[in-house]
Amino acid sequence: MIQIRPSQAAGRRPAPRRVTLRELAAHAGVSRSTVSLVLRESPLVAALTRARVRESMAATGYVYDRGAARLRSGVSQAIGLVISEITNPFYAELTAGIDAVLDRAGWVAFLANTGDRTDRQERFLQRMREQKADGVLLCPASGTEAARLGEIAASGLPIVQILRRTGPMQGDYVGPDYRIGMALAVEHLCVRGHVRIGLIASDRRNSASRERLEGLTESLTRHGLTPALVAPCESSRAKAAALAASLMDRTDPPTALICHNDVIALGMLSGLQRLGRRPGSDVALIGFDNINECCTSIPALSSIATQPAEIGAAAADLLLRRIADPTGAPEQILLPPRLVIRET
Amino acid sequence: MIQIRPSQAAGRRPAPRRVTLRELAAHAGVSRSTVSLVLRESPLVAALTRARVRESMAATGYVYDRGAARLRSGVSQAIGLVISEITNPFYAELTAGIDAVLDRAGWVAFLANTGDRTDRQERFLQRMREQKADGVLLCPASGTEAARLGEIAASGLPIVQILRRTGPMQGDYVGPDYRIGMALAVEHLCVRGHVRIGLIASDRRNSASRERLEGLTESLTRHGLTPALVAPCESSRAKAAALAASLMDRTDPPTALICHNDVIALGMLSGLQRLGRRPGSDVALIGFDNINECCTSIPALSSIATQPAEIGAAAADLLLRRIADPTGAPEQILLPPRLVIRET
DNA sequence: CTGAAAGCGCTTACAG
DNA sequence: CTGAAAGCGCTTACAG
Repeated sequence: MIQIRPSQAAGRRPAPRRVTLRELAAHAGVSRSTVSLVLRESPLVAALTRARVRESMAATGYVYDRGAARLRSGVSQAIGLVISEITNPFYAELTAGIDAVLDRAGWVAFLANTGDRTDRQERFLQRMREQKADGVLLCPASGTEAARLGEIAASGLPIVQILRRTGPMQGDYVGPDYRIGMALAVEHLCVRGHVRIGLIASDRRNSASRERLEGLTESLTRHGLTPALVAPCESSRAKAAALAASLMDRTDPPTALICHNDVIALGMLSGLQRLGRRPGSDVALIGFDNINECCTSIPALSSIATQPAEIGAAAADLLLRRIADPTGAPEQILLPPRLVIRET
Repeated sequence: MIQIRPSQAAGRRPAPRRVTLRELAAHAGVSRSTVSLVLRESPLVAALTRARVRESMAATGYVYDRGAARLRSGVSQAIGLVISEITNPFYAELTAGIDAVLDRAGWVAFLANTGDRTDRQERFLQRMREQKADGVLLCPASGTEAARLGEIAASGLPIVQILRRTGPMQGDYVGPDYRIGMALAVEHLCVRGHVRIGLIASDRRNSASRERLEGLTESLTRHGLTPALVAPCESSRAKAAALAASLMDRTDPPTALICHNDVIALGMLSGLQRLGRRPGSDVALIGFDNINECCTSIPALSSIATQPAEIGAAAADLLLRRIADPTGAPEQILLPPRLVIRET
C-alpha cells in the first residue's frame, strides 16, 4: 500500500514521490549499504559499481536526505550564525566571508539577526539545538551570560564566539585586535600633535566596546594623556550626526575624535559638516572597520581596517575544525587591524 | 548496552547523552504518543497530564529533535534564503525583515549569499533539497533559467521569488513596483523642467534592471521624452564615482540622473563633487532604495524608497502561507515605492 | 566489496 | 485521552 503524504493529498500537482536509497539500490542492482558507501564517497566500493550507482542517481533524480543521515550519523552539515545587526555593513561583510567558506566546504548556515537582544538570541540557540546544528558562530548579544553559553556548549553544541566574547575568555574566539587598532589610531594622532583626543563609544556593554576603550586609554597613557571625552552613541548615522553639536559646543572641545565604528564616524562626519566644521582640518576623525563607504565619503574617512571578511573566514574555519575535533585546545584568534589614512 | 557515540568517544568532556522522547515519557509516566501530543500542543491531552509532561521536560532538560520529527511528518520548520549581495545595505534590511517574521513564527532560515552567480545558487538549492527545507525565498541570480526554477518547484520545494523574477512571471513573487518608482522620479524631474534625464543602470540583466528601464522609458514617453543616456554600472561606490567624469565630459550632458540603486547614487554623488559639480544644483540626482545613508550624505540624497524590510516581511509571510497551502493561487505582490526628496 | 538486521527519535494510524 | 506497532530514510556494525 502506498502512503499518501500530506503534500500529495493536498497538492494540485502532487510532488513526485521522492526516490529513496532503497529504490536507488534496486535500480542499480546493489544493496543499500553499497549505495550508502557510494554516497559518502567511500573508497571501499569498486569503481565499476560506483559508476553504476552514480548513473542510477542521475537517472532516477535521487536526492540525498541529509536529515535522515544525521539521525543515524549525528552530523547535520549545518551550523548556526548569530549576529547582532546585519544592517551594519561590517556584519554583512563578515557574513559574506563566512558564507564563502561554508559554501566551499559544502556546509550551510542558519542565520539569526538578534538586534543585540538576548531573548532573540536565546530562542535561536534553542532552535539550533532542536534542528541539531553541529555548531554555532556567535556574536553574543550585549548582556549575554558566560555561564549560559557554557551550559549550551556543555550540552554538545560547540560555540565559536566572534567579535565579542563573554566571561573568562578561554573559549574559541575570533575577532579583531581592538587594542592594536586603538594604538595605531592614537599613535597617528599623537604624532600629529593632538592632545585632546575623544572617543565616540558604543552605547552597549560588551567586550568589543570595552576592549576599544581599554585600548584607547592604555595608548593615551603611554603618551601621558587621558581621553578628552568618552561619549556613548547608538550605532546609527542619524544619532551620531545629532551628537556632533553637543560635542563641539563644549568650552574645550576635542581636536580629534575616534569613533566606535564607521557608521558612527560617517554620521559624525556629516554632523560636523552641517555645523560648518571641516573634518580633517578643524577636527581629526577616525572610524573603525573601514567599510566600503569610507573611500567615497567627502572628505574620505580615515579608518581602522578590521577586515571583516577575513575574520568571518577564520571563524568558520575554526568552527569546522572544532566540530571535527571537539577535544582540541580552544583557540583565541586576534586579527591585527591596520590604519587607513585618508582625508580626515 | 549503551551506544558510544562519536562525540562521546572523542570528547574530553563527553556531551551528556541526550534525553529522548521515550525517556521523557517514562519520567512523566505516560506513553510516547501522549508526550508527542503535548509537544505538538494538541488539545487532546488532559490539562493535568500536559502539566506533568511539561514538568518532566524541564526536569530532564529534554530537547525536541525537529529533524527526527521531520522525517516522519515532512515539516522541517526551516526555509532557505537566497540573496545576491548581502553587503548592499538594501539586502541587509530585507534580510532583517524576513528574519523578524520567521522568528515570530518559530521558523528558521538557511542563508546563501550568491554574489549573483548561478553556480553558487544551484549548489545552495541542491543543499536545500538535501536538508529538506520547506521552501525557499529566492532573489534569482542574473541568468537564472525559469525552466530550472520550475523543475525545482515541481520537485516539491516551493519558491517565492523576491526583488527579481524570471520567466513568464506567474509564480509567487514579492518586490517593489519599480515602474511606479521610476514614474515618481520622472514626474518630479519633469515638473522641475528637466528634459535631459539619464539612467545609471545596473550592469546585470535581470527583471529588476529591466523593469526599472522600462518604467523610466514609459514615463519619459508620456512626457514626450527619451532617456538622455543609459549607462550601465557595477553596483559599487567606487565604480560609480569613477563613471562620473565620462558622463559629464559629454558635449550635451544630462541635467538629471536617476540611479539603479543608492550605492551607485552615493558613489556618483561623491564622484560629481570631486569633479566640482554640485549635485542638486548643477545636476539633479535621484537614488533608488532609500537606504539609511541617504539622510546623512552631504548633500542628502533624494531617493525612491522601496521599503526593504516590508518586502522581506511580506515575502516571508507569503512563503509560510504557500507551505501551509501549496495549492493556493500564486500571488504577485508589488509594494508601491514613494519618492523621498532631499537635497539632490 | 556486499547483504541482512537493527536503530537514530520522532509521528502516524489504529484499537481501546 | 492512552498504548503498542510500524515506519520516515538513512548509517552502522557484523558476518560473509
